[in-house]
Amino acid sequence: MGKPPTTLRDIANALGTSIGSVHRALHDNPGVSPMTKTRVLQMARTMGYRPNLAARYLSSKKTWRISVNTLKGTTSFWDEVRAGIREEAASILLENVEIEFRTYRRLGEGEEEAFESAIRDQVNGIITFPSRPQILGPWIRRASRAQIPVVCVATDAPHSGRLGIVAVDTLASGSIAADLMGRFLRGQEGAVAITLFDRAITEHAEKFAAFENTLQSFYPNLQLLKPLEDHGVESEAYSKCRKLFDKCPNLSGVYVTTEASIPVLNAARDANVLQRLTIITTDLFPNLVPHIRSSAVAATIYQRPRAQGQMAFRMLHEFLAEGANQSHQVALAPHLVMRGNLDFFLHREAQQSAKEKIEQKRETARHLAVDIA
Amino acid sequence: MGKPPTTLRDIANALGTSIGSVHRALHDNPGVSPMTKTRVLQMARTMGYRPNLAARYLSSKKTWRISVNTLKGTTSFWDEVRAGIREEAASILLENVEIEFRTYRRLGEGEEEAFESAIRDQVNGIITFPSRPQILGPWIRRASRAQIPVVCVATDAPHSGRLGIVAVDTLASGSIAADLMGRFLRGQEGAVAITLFDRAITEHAEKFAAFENTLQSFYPNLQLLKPLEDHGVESEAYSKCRKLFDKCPNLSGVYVTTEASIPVLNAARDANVLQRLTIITTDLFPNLVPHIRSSAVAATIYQRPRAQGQMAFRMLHEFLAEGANQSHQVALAPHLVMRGNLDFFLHREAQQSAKEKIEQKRETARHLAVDIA
DNA sequence: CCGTCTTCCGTTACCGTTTACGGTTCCGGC
DNA sequence: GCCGGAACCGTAAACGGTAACGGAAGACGG
Repeated sequence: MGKPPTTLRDIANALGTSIGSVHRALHDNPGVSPMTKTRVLQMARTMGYRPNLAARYLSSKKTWRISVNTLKGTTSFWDEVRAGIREEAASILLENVEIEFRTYRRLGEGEEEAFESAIRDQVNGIITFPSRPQILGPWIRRASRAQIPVVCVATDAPHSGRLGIVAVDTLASGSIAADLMGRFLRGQEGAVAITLFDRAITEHAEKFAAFENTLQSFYPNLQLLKPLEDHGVESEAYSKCRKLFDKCPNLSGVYVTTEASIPVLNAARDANVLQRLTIITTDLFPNLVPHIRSSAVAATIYQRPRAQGQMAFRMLHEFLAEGANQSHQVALAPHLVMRGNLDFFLHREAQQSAKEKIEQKRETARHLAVDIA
Repeated sequence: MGKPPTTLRDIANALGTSIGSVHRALHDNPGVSPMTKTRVLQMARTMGYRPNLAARYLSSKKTWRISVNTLKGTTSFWDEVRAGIREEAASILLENVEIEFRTYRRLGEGEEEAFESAIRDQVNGIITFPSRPQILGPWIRRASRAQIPVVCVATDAPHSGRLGIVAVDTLASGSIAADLMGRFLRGQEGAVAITLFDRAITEHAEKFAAFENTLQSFYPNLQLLKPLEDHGVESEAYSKCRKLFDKCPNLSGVYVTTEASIPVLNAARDANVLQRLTIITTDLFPNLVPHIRSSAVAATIYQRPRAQGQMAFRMLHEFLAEGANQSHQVALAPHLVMRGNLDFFLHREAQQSAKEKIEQKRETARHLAVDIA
């Protein structure tokens, strides 16, 4: 069918030179004259040379090390992200990737150290969660200058030179939430509140904008209040919500875009408005489950951490293997979890973590865990 | 860190025999005594031998051929499935898989011929859509006996000896539809209808059961009518719905589990009940888009054909490469598309098909298309 | 007793790339 | 004119597995 692929020898023969020179030229190693180098590059292009990765790996036995810098598993989100990365790494046929997990306990505690240690250890790639882009941005740039590609998960770090970004699409999240809210509150007048981490974070601003747009254009009878910012602090989320619930009697819906949905629910309970409110939350974690089951939470927008981890790994790996040219911006569609399909998600998660356990036994110890103090 | 992996030579040395014998034993090729064979197998197990796939591929240059037997792209569903398969095949590092697309124009026209030709051509694996399990079941069994693994997409063929199945989870689909329906119709009394292909198909029966269960347990004020079966015939869908809409004045919702949502919408329009009804459909195709935008369709359950194709290919490939042991039942979570996030999905699809075009140019012609007359 | 056949086994060439090493030139410096 | 060294280039040995070849040992018939 297709003609056999071009090899180094083919190029060498066509040029009347040797495999060694061709190899040196293609990898711009020293020891080849500019003249032959251009000839080789030219010929490689015209003959459509593509390296045989099997042979390359067999010969060099070089493995890529990639560092995964994430929050220690306080919430299940990052555990799932890491599981996705592990899973995807295990499915690589050439077993030429080792993963170094660098975890830190809290935001701002060790993120920079993790980055520094990864760069110092000369890893070949980094997957990270740039919680505060302004802090991590310079580190990402530093890595990029050291030829270390960086993939961001969940949050983008714009203008940092990062290789790519994997996240749930903000537009899809925000507008599906608004659409659901509008439908759930069909015909009702009333006010709707939204909580977010910080408007300064791009993702959150975008989610808010999408929510606002969809709500305004499709459900003009609902009035969107000014967003509440919790800055990741639970007590802040609680107190601000509590105040809002007490003083806003016509409030009928809340969209919680952050992980801090429990304090919001507590505030609603304490303010005695839990029945009245239609609450849409974000993510899925054990503490949230009873609230979904009791239908205090009408729906939650699941950000698919596992899929995010998988995609991030794939992106990085494809870049390392092929050089480039993939679309370096993956926007996942969020999943919608409600009372009805909750069991499906819980069951699947349980199943997957069970599978993980089995795999690990069989696994050659390809993983390294570093806990940044 | 980890000790270097065991090679054939290691086993041979440990046993005082030769690489050749070890190789013959591990592949139960002729020319090795039962005695040494068991010794090799034993030793390979204790030493934890795992073949180096790079070396194997480099040496043998053997490629796997897999046949994809699907409906010709009358609807965009199967086009997307095939695109997912192509995409996933392209991301394999070892380029050792060729895909043969065997398409047939209509259900029942050429499905068996496609199977027969695939088996005759000795492909190494088959991905198929067993529309009518009772017809294709025997063919799948025949393939399995010929050591050809078969992966089913979208519909299962139980007790057929198929290797695995990839589909959207029926429980998740049915119950999210019911949950949405209940919430959308909050507080209203009324009847809800459901249309399906045929109750004899497992998936459809399950979807119906899930829908029924969720509706009954959470929204007892809604009364579920007997399901309408359309058997994939558009006119049947139209006439049955039309009759229902005319004679059932308290009908307030319809869940269309098949692709035949257009005739249902037409019937609703002609019966002048479009405004009154809350309609939830299945899948996403161009003709449905305006109805979502006009909010005649409240939501649609998107079955993620592309992801199904990807997973099916991965399952088959992993089996061929590793031997076995993956979970051979993939149940995907469906996506929910509403007016708000519709653009996200349309945009993504456009983007992906554009990417496909670019890829194809670069691609070595690894694909073969066979059109079954 | 020799030739032939069968069964088992060891050896070797090869896949395409990397890497180390040895061998040419060619130039400047003494 | 010779030597040291740089700059360039060819060669060959790996990497681990596959597949083909040839040899040794035994069985058997003529």
